[in-house]
Amino acid sequence: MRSYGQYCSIARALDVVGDRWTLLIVRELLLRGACRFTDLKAGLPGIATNLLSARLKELDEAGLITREDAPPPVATVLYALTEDGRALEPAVRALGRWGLRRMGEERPDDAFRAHWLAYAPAWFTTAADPEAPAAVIQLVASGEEAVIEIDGGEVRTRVGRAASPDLVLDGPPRAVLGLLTGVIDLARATELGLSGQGDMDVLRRLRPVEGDVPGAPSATGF
Amino acid sequence: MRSYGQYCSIARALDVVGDRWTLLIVRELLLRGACRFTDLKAGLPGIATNLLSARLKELDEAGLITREDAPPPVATVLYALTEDGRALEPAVRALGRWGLRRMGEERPDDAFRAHWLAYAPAWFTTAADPEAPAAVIQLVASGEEAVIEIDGGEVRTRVGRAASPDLVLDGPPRAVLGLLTGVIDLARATELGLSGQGDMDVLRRLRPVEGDVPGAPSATGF
DNA sequence: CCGTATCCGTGGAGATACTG
DNA sequence: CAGTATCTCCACGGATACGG
Repeated sequence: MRSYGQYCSIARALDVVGDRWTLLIVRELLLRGACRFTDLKAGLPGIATNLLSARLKELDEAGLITREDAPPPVATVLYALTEDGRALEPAVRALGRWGLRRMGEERPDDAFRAHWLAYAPAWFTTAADPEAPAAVIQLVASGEEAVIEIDGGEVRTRVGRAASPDLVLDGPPRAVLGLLTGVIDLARATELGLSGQGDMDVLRRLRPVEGDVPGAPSATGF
Repeated sequence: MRSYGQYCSIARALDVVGDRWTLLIVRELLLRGACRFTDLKAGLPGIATNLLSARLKELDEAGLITREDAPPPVATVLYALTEDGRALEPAVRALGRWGLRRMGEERPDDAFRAHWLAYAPAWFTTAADPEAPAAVIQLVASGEEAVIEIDGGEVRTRVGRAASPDLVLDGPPRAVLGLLTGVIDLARATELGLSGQGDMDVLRRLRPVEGDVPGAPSATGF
């Protein structure tokens, strides 16, 4: 990317990560940890291989990622964020929090991945009642599965299935994520096709983070 | 900008503000408040007028800014952020905080503006001792002037000159900003050409924000 | 003076085919 | 599986000319 030529930390940040796809590659590496070219490609539907290749080279040169040969059994290159790269997390998070207000807009052809279902509650909610017993929520949306584990004051998430969740939420991504992030209420989520099985009260254990997340459903189409 | 086509709040945010120049335009509007086309152009050295025009149109359509006719004496269009646009501040801030680690890299031809000198201490420092009396620091860097007013727990800044500052810092932008944001120490700042007149102790009233700002000077060239 | 519109050269983006 | 090579095309940057 051509430099902005401005002595301003925002411009300098964008000199490095302002290119198309770059921050989404960082997102993938933040969510997945060290992974292969093919994993990245799978998590970045729509990217061309030459572009992914070029961006990884740029990120490497900028010192944001490392390319290391995996140990023998794997025998491939693994990409991972450096400390400098991981330090982008607050910026990526803040962008994602702002982006929540655009999640109501319906675009049925959008790609969707299980780990995106997972990171949203991890990044944009907190545990409401640290004293309460641990709880597990199974999420299913567009066939993608993720698990929320609320334990003490912590909200952890992962891709996949839980053995015996307290609650199973199933529905279109808009309904599941909108409800979890507090952008819509249960009634609206149900209208959008959400179905819940189990103890719906555990939902109260998740509190959407404050900040720029709109408390009231704005006119975004939810 | 072409949509990423991903149902992910980060991707959706970048669908709106991921274009080249867009976040820098938001930066200008955050720092200046409502302003004219020409003011924006002045704060965005390097942008072509057609691009600025195009971006403003896109931002308007996306609902991030308003274009309102200024009252008679001015008789021009004023651009201002909507609530949705202002909500980007945390994201812009987080990017700027990350970008601090690239401010050590010397690039003498970079443009520099007084309001960039002003926002850095406002966004990236806090008052260390809320109980202490008010203090005023005059900044001068590359001919650009800004004022820091520390009052109670608050750090306010503005462009321009102060009547009787407790301290005047003068030097190249790298030295002044590096010192204020805590990326370099006084000795290094002096090496880089910083000169201070007045009570250097008021510098202790400013504490760099924690987070991803590198506490220790990393190998970035400072 | 403020802002928009047009033209053109260059480079980055996207799609796809292909190779170690 | 992990990229590289190639091709087309649009977006960007820069200059300039134009309308209010």
